[in-house]
Amino acid sequence: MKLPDKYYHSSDVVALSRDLIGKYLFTSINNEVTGGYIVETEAYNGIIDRASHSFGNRLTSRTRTMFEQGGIAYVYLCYGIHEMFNIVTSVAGQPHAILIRAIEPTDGIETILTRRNMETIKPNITRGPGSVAKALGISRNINGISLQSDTVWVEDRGLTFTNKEVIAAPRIGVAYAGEDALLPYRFYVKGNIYVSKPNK
DNA sequence: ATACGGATTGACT
DNA sequence: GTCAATCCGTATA
Repeated sequence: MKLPDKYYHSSDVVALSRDLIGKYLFTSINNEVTGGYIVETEAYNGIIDRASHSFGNRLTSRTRTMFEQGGIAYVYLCYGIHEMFNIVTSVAGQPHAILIRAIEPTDGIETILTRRNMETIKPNITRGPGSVAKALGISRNINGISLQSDTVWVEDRGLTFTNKEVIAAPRIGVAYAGEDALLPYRFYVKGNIYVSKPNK
């Protein structure tokens, strides 16, 4: 059921970002399985992408994870508050990553509600990358872990969306990247309530 | 050693 | 719509 390791070894991180829409992301933390299907992603295209941490081949203690072979998690802290969950792709030495920005929750709803301090499901429970990580119990201590592990993984359950239902648009929050901020590297399911706005 | 600011969210007007 | 929260990676010295 898990996507095989080789799935993540493609050098086309943008195509993979599109393909991950509709795939199921799960975590098992303290024996509690939570997850749902991906409805929003963003591609970060390695050393030539000004929006990427790895732009200009920047290899540091933080970005080291991105330089490993695809098929592992890259988790970092943003704004001192929010954990961001990414999937590393491509081969070792080519630092590609895909940010998971939103999922539609399907499994472990009670646990997700507890982690999010909510009593009922609202759209913002897994809307936005910081919210996804919190809902799934993801933190920096799973940085670098394999997606073949039983802690975090992705499954294909046969759910698909047509190209008409999936929008390609510029990424969010990367204005510092100059003209690279205009690249259509963000993918989302049109109209899905869990997608961070705009979602039309 | 120090300064700057970010792949954001949620509370509040 | 505005804005505070909050830590660490990164650049500069």
